[in-house]
Amino acid sequence: MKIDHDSPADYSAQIASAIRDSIVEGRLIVDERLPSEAELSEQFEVSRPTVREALKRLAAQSLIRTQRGATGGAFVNRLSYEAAQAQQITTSTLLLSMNAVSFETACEARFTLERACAPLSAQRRSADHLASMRAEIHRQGQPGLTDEAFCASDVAFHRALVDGAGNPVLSYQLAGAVEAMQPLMNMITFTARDRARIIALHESIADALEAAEAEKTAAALTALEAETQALARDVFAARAAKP
Amino acid sequence: MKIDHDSPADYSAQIASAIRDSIVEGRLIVDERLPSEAELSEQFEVSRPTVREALKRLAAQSLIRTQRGATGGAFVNRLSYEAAQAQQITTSTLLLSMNAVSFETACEARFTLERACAPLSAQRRSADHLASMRAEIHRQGQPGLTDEAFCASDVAFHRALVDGAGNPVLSYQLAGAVEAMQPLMNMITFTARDRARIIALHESIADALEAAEAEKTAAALTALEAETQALARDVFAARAAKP
DNA sequence: GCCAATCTAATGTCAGACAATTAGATTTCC
DNA sequence: GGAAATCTAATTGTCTGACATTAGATTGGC
Repeated sequence: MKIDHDSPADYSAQIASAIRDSIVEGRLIVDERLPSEAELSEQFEVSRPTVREALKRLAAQSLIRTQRGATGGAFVNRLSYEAAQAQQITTSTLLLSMNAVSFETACEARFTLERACAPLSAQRRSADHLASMRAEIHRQGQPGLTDEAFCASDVAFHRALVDGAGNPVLSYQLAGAVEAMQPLMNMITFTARDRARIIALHESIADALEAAEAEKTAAALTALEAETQALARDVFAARAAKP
Repeated sequence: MKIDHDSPADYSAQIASAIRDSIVEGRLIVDERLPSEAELSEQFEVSRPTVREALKRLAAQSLIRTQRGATGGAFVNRLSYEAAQAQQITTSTLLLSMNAVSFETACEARFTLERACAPLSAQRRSADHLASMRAEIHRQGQPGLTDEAFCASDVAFHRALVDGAGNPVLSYQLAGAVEAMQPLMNMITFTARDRARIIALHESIADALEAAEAEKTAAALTALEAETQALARDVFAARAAKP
C-alpha cells in the first residue's frame, strides 16, 4: 500500500481511501487490527498526524474503531445495523434540509416505500409490533401533546410498521426515509381535527395489519399520504399568503 | 461552543459532534465559512491538530469541504444527491458484507422496494429511461459477457427503472438497495439458460413500463425475484454439497 | 486602466515530545 | 505456591512549533 506523493489530493484522503478499499474489498476483515499509527506512517511515508487524520475519517464512517493501551490500535469495525441506520438518518435528513426538496417529493417517496412494506408486514407483524403501534396511537390522542411530540410518535408508529415486515435490511433502508421526514413534518401545525383524522387512519392501518390484509393496509397508507399532502399544501399556502 | 474536558470521549469526536449538530440544526448554513483552524482551536481550547482531526471527520461525511489559500477555510457543504448516494451505497454494501445477511433477505428487500417504484415508473418513465433499459437488455444478450459485467448491466437496468419514477429522493434511497446487491449477485454463476430467462423477464418489465401498466410491471418484478431466489438457492446448495 | 510581482492568510504537512491508558509480565508478600 | 500489587512496554491522544503550499488580495510599474 503506497500513496501518490505527486497527486494533488491530500495525503490523508488518499490513505483513507486506500484503507477503505481494503476493507470494502475484503483484504481487511472484521476485527482485524491495522498496523499501529507509527507503522502506517512508515509504510505510507508520511507523518503520524497525517495518518491520524486518515484514521479519523474512517472512524467517522464507523469503518474502524480505536482502542488505547498496550494491545490497542485501530480495528476494522463490524458495521452494525444500528450504526448504519444512524448514518442513513443523518445523511437523509441533511440531504432533504439542504436541497430544498419539496414536501411533496419527500412525502411521496416515504409513502411509496412504506406501501412496499405493507404486504410483508401484514403477513409477518408480531403482536409486539401491533402493540407498539396501538401504544403510539394512544399517545397521539393524548390532550396537550405538542406538535413535535405528535410527529415523533408518528415516526415511531411508522417504524413499527416497517419493522413488522421482519426484514432487517428493509428496516435499515427505510429508517432514513421515515426519520428524515420528521423535520419537514415539524413545520406543520396540527389542529385537533387534523390529528383526529390522522389517528383514525393510523387505526385503520393497525386494524388492517392485525387482520393480515395487505390491500387494506396499502389503501390506508395511500389515504394517509393524501391527507398529509393536503395538510401540507394548506399550511404552505396559508404561509405564502400572509408571511 | 465549548467541550467537556473531563469527558472520557476524544476531544476531536466531541468537537466534530458539536459542529455536526450546528449544521444539522441549521445554526450553520450551506456555504457558510467556519472559523479558521487556529480560531477553532482557541474557541475549544485544544491544539490545532485536534481541531483538524475533528474537521477531517466531518469532511469524511461530506458535511464540510476545505479550501486552501488566503480566503480558504472550511465551508459547510451542500450535500448533493450524488455524494449522498455514494455514501449510501458504501454503507449498504458494507452492512451486507459484514453481517452475514442472507441472499434471501437482501434480495427480498431489494425487490420489495423496487416493486414500490413500479406504479410511479409506469406513469412517469421517459423515453430516455426506456432506452437505457433496452440498451442494457441488449448488452446482457451479448455473447462472451462476463458474469460480473452481466451483473453490472443488471444493476444499471434496475437503476433506470427506479429513476423512471421521477422522484430523486426515491432514487437516492434505492441506490443503496440496488447497488449493494451486486457483490452478492457476483457470487452466482449464470448459465446461458439463466441469462436468457432473466433477459426475458427484463423485457417483460420494459414492455410493461412502456405500456404504462403498473400491475404487470410489479408482477414481472415478482417473477424476476422468484427466478433470482431460485437461482441463488441452487448455486448455494450445489456449493454446500461439494465444497 | 491593466498586468505582473508581491503579500498574506489559510490549510497541509512534518518532527519530536509528553500524557494517558491498558494488557501482560514481573515481583513481592503471605 | 498462589495471589495481589507493581512495573513495563506498547499504543493512542494531545500538544508545541515550525515550514510548505496555495490562492486570493494588494500593490506597484507602465
